[in-house]
This record gives sequence, structure tokens and C-alpha cells, in this order.
Amino acid sequence: MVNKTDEVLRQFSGYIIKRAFNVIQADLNSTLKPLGLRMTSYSVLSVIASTAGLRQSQLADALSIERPNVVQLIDELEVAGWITRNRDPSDRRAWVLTSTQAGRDLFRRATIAVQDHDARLTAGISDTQRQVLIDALMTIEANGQKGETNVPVTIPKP
Amino acid sequence: MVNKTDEVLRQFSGYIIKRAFNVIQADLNSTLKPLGLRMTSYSVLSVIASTAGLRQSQLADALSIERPNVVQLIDELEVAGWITRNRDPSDRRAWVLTSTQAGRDLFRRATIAVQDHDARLTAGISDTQRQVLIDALMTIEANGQKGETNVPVTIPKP
DNA sequence: TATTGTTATACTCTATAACTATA
DNA sequence: TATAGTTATAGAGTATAACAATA
Repeated sequence: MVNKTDEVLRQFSGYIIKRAFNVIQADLNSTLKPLGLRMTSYSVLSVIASTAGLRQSQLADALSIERPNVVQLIDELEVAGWITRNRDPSDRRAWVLTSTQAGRDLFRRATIAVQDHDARLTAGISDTQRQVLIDALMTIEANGQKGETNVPVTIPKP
Repeated sequence: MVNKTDEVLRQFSGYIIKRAFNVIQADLNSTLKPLGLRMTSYSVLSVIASTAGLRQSQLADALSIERPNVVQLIDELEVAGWITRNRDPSDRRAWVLTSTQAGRDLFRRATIAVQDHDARLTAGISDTQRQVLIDALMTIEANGQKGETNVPVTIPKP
């Protein structure tokens, strides 16, 4: 039965996204906890493990995280021995981020867990619906960034 | 052009939702700021203004906010004169939340701003796609709440 | 001058344990 | 004993200003 409260919330799409996101984050964080990762640190590790020659500023852009907040995330992964920081010889202001073998092994195991989590939470959603979901979310993100000064990472439609 | 970083992120649907949500929250908060509201306080006001005889625990359930966190949100709205707390005569432990005239006026104006924000961010998304988006997000939320007591999956070492 | 990374800091949201007063 | 609300607190994410080193 749909009561008035539900009606109100259904018209407020931002709040529906918020609630879905909270559920995803909580589930993913408990999924990753045994591996020593959280949603954010997993996403950082995944970008570093998948991209050669990555700088912190590029990482920040790729994940839409502010640069100051990237610092402590990187520190965390470096202390754990999953990535290394090396001076970029062509620009001594910058650090090049590289995953270690241990970092890549962890990323591989974590990805299996993340895929399982993803399958669990998207159960009952068809591939077509899933594609609409992803496209719609990317449209929303792009619409929101239209009025901003910074240029987001471009992710083209398939 | 699709680089490897983009590919990785596209397979990680939780992160796409996260980024869309961050954009929505930032846009909505700046939309509501001139009215003295934030995303969360607007959602609280909207439920109170739309539901008669509401208790704090019901509000917490409706918005999936923990009860302790509801307290300060309510305090905020009460101090501003937008809602009142009244003892429930049938259960003296509980408070009944009621919006004031000022609260309802604010809610009406805020809703116009929120609808404008919503239309701006969902531009380019058809009604059909929007319905798929909402349904998919609600499915995800429901899937996540199924195994509330869930134990993380054990991941085999490679 | 501008950019990369950094420090410091502040605000918001979320989550849990433990308390009180009522039931 | 159970529930409604509360207090205190801790953790995480996000955002901005200001700085040093380098370009």
C-alpha cells in the first residue's frame, strides 16, 4: 500500500538515489572490510592498478575526489604496501603511482568480491534496465557538472 | 575515447551511483541553501509537512535515518520555527511532529526549487527511462536490505 | 604566474552504545 | 522487559584556504 509519505519521497528522485547509495556503500564496505579496503580505497586501488604512469592529480580527476583528500587515501595504500609513489622524472612536482604485486593481487581478489556484491544488489534488474540505469546516472552527473569550471573525465556512451 | 580507467569505473556500478549522488547532493544543497535547508533537512520537512500525527521513530523509518540522527535534525527545524514537538497523549514517551504555517510555506517554496533542480539534472532522460531508473534504484535498496545480517563472502586466494 | 602535492581545518552524514522515561 | 527519544562519540566523505617546491 502506498501511503502519503511514500508518494512524497517517490517524487524526490535525489532521495531515492541517496537511499540506494547508502545501501550500496554499507554493503560494499562490509564486503571489502575483510580485505582491508573500503569503497573509496578500492576505487583508488582499481584506478592505480589499471593505469600506468598515473599522477595524483589525474587520479583525483578520474574519481572526482578533491586533491587534498586523495593524499590520505594514497598514504593509506602506500603504508599497506599496495602501491608506491615515485617522482616523475619529467616533472619533479608530481608523483607517479604504481601498484605493487601485493596491490594487484589484492585488487584481483577484491574485484571478485565486488562483482559478487554487485550481482547481489542488482538481482532482478535486466541487462537492458541496467544499461538505462547507468546511462541515466551518467547523464545526471554530466548535467550537474555543466555549470562547473572543472572538466570531468569524459566517459562516452558505448 | 575510452581509456582503461574509464573501462574499470564503468564496471563498478556502485561508483557510478556514488558520483551521480555527489553531484545531486551538491547541486541540491546549493539550491536549498538560500532557504536555510539542506538535502536532509528538506527531506525531513517534506515528510513532516505531508504526514499527520507523525512520530520521530516513524520519520526515522520513512527516511532510513537512525533515530539518534533524527534528533538533531528535528531540533534544527524546531528552533527555526518550522515544526513543533508535542507529547502524544496516548503514549507519553513519544513526540508528535507537526509543521507550522511557516514550515509549510517554506516547504512549498523549497519544493518549487527542488523540482527545478530535479528537472535540470534529469534533462535528456525520458519519462520511461526515468521510471526504469527509479524502479532499479528501489530494487537495489530492497536487495541490500534483504540480508541486513549478512556475512561477507569468503574470497579464495588465487 | 601557474600547477602538484600537502597541511590544516571544518562541516555533514552515518552508526553504535548507553542512558531516561515511559509502556 | 521492551520501546521512544536522547546523549555522547567515533568514523568517513567532502570541501576550502594557504603553503612549499617546481614548472
